[in-house]
Amino acid sequence: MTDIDELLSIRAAELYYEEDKTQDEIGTILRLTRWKVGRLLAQAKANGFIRIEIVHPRARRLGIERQLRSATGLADAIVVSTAGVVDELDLQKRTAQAAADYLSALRPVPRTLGISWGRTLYDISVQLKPGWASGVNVVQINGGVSLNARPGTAAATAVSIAQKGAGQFTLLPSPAILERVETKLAIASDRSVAAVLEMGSSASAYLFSAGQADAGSAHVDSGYLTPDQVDELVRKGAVGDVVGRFIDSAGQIVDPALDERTFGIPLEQLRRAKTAIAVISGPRKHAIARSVVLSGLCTVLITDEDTAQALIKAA
Amino acid sequence: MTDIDELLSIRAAELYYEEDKTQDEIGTILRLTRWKVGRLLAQAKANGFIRIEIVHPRARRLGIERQLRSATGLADAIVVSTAGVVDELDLQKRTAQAAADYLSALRPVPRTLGISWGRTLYDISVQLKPGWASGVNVVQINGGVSLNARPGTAAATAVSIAQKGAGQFTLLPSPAILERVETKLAIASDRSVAAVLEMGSSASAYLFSAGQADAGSAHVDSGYLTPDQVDELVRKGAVGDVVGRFIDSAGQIVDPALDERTFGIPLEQLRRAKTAIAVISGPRKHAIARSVVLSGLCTVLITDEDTAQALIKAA
DNA sequence: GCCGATCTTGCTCATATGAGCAGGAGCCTC
DNA sequence: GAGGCTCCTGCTCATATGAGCAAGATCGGC
Repeated sequence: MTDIDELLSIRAAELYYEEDKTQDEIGTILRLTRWKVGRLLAQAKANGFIRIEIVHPRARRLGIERQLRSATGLADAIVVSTAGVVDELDLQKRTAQAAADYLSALRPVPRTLGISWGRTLYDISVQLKPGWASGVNVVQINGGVSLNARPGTAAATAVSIAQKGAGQFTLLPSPAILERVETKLAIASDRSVAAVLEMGSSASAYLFSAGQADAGSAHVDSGYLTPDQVDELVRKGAVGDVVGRFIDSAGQIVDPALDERTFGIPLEQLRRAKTAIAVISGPRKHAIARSVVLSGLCTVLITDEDTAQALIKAA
Repeated sequence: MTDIDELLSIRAAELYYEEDKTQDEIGTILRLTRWKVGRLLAQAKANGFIRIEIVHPRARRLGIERQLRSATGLADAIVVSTAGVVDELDLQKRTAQAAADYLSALRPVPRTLGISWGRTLYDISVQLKPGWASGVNVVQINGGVSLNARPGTAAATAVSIAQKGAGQFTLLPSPAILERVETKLAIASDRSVAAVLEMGSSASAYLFSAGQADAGSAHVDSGYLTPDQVDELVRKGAVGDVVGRFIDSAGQIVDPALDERTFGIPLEQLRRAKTAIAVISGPRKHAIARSVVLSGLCTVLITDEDTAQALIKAA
């Protein structure tokens, strides 16, 4: 395109998009035929001079979702827009909202839903609308008795999701990480506990988040790990944790000994699942999101625009 | 609008603007009539959820130009978009380009054009295309022999504008500020110099910029004033200078003694002029831009989006 | 619970826009 | 400088969209 045409296409775009003039009126103003104006506008679009953004907390990026699906082979991808996001809290809320929306619209409605716990899952439970399902069994899939902060958050999340879905909940009565393997095996061998794990392993869908491996990890807040222990995991290649289990960028368990003491369903259950919904957003979670998606831990990813872009680039 | 309608309008907007679907297709997807879809899209626009931006160095903001004209009573206003601006240099270039465009399109073509000098004017002279006018007399309206940096810039500017406009140039052979009033009067009384000032005073149009009053002022670079002297002017209320003369926020000369020693046409000439084009952009020039416009020093302002917004708010 | 007021819906019709095509201008090749 | 090629222009026609309107739904007041 010639330089003068480029300038004309900008003038035309201003009149068309800012001033709401018709192509015919623009033709009169710029002394062009209306067909020429139409072509100039088409060129302006094709050259990327026209940027259209939907600014709303519920806005999604369908184009990026499509790219993400085809780049990663995910069954589904939900990408929330970052346009107009003010802080990370806002972004978390948007993502949780999108997850709640997705869960509400999920068909078939899962009979048994396995969930992890944490900040993200709690937010989702808050955003869910009463009546989102009619009779859903919610079961925790990893140990979740918090040691320090916000006791009962894990339980409250499961309870809320179940109640709003007019269903039952089943808690996993165990800490996330035990100090000794023997303790873990002892708890796991308990009939009632084993039944919960069994139910978790046969869930028809999973909903979980993931944590990044750094000093801000929920495991540190909850008192299961010290910052030093997390640093050590990072040195071994950990990028984050999924249902309590720390993995490297290839999706492999980084510390088998620690993993043995971690209570919950094994990651293989997620990889085998027909519907495993991961909800991961925020700039600090790019690495763990990448690992989760590329190692096949989820079939559906709900995330933000920036994380999605990083993922597409990586895949 | 109800909450559910708001969400639907966002979904519709995504499909319409991102996926290029027709309203009819969207109707099928969302199980709505195409008329409902049309209304939802109209609501999304009305609520400001749809943001359309023209991303191009030559893009202008016609809506803001209109607001600026009606808020200030300017005869004309040119506002360049800041969308996609990377640094202040980029912004300066865009503004200079807009000024060159404006000058080229100015009707009637000025027979005599009075110009100031400086970074902005120089940029404009570079952006002007050969043949922008056919025979224009360019005359300097303020003293412009630079003492330190870039000697000859002021002259080069006038020469370039005149040559590209197939016309003559007339330089004002004097420093911007004289050390003694007597010297200034002596120079001014010289027949040939007086003729230049006379020509400057009767120009059919003026094109000038303005400088902010701070240590980065062109007067400091050029060696006419020390940073201390500028600080002193600021204490007296100076917000910047126009054709070398420092004014306060009301457009009044802040230091009459200094002004007596400043060489060039008086500001009253600009205020009386039928066409006085001020080119002022950048975040540091909001105050001086405000003073120039509100005190009637220009009839036309060429500026950037942010400065324009600040001006509209102030007026 | 009835009635009027107001808001929403689905339509008809007018207008705006995009696809596709024939003719023509400009340009390169020989 | 002729011929053929490509690209551009202005058109016709099909489609998409917006304005305006009448019927229906909803709501509050009594």
